[in-house]
Amino acid sequence: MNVSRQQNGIANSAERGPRARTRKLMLDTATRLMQSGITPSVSEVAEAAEVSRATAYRYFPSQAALVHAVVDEALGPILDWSCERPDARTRIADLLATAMPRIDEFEATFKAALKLSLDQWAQRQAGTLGNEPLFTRGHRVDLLKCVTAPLQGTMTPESRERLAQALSLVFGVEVLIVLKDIWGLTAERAQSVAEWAAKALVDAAIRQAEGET
Amino acid sequence: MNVSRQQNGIANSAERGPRARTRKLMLDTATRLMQSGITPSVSEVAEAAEVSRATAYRYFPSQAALVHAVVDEALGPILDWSCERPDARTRIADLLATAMPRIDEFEATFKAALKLSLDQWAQRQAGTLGNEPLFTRGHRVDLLKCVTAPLQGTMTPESRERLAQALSLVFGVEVLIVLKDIWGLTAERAQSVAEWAAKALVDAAIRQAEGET
DNA sequence: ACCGTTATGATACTCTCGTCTCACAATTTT
DNA sequence: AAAATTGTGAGACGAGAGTATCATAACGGT
Repeated sequence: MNVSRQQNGIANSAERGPRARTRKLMLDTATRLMQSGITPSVSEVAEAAEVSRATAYRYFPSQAALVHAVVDEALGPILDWSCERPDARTRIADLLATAMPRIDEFEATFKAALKLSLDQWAQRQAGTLGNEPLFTRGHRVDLLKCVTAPLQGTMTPESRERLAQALSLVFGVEVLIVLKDIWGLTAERAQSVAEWAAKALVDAAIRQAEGET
Repeated sequence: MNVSRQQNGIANSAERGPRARTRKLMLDTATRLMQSGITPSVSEVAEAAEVSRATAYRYFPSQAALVHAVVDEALGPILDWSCERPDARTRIADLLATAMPRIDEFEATFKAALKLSLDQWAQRQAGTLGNEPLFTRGHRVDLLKCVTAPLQGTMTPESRERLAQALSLVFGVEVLIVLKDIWGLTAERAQSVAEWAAKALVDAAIRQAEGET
């Protein structure tokens, strides 16, 4: 066994060589298909990317792996968001302004991801599928903890955490699902509602803390 | 063709006869399986209910139809909720107190329903599946419009609608998904956070309206 | 009791997903 | 150039969902 660079099936995407090339081809194809609205199966990506089914399955053993990879790409700008505004109000506004358009742009991808996490939850309930990590890695938690960080000292840690939890309800794909699909709003209106709600929640937490002192 | 009472495969559940009996048996079995956590396929329900696969498919042509029917049962107490409290604050609190425990009780069912609606959305995006009604019939909209009804006159209709839309973000399965699965909260804590957020939103809308007069 | 309707069960079939095996092509190593 | 390694394609295979057909059991009216 030599020290070649392809030991694990799905290697780091930063690598070179034919494997990385094919993987990127498939990933780009999958991303394109997803942004066009459909949630492609592995076979569909294989056909669109003009590789054989067998090859496609070598890189992405399931639709879940495929969606997972596309989500990681779509998540990029959101994870890079700089949590540097001075106060919580502007931080949450800035976060929503950054994240929501991106989520809307990749709506199909994020919805597919949510669907997968529901699948995994159901399978776990059923007893199948041990306690592997759930699909949803809580990026939301970290982002919102940073958003509420400036409030440290102005309220109890419990109140701050509750605020972060409440804010997580108005920040994510779910918002788009509810406001666009049920209410029939546009993406812009949905974002505006989310921003209003977020501001209301932050204000309420601050006001409540001031009243208690 | 005579005028007998079983023209459509899934007849009104209030009817009598062998069809209604088998249907109820399957529905109860499906509900039981779902509350135990799993989202059964039609075949699984058939086996559990001790009817043949063919018979099962006669009543519920797909897993979607099955989940749909179970959701309708699970929704019962929520749709029966009496919107009769005097003001918006108590109405939303009352609604959450009624609905959230029920949603938590049938968590697997509602998650399965959400999964189905995501499926249908994806299929519609893909061009397949014409514009049939989406799975999510907006019960939320009607309930929350009634919740905000007492505010009529105290603010602009736009503000009231925005409040209803914002409230819809803190009322539904999504709340449980985010707070239980991502934050690791208990159902009780989740409900408490939802109630806090709902109160904050209503207060913000009212306060804002008062400030504008 | 008879006959037609209706619900059911058994079975075979199609389709798709995902797995597996084997043969071939491309590339690298010696 | 020959040989070994590695990526790819083609096709077989099994599992599961959903459909369709046919035979039989239960029910209902005359």
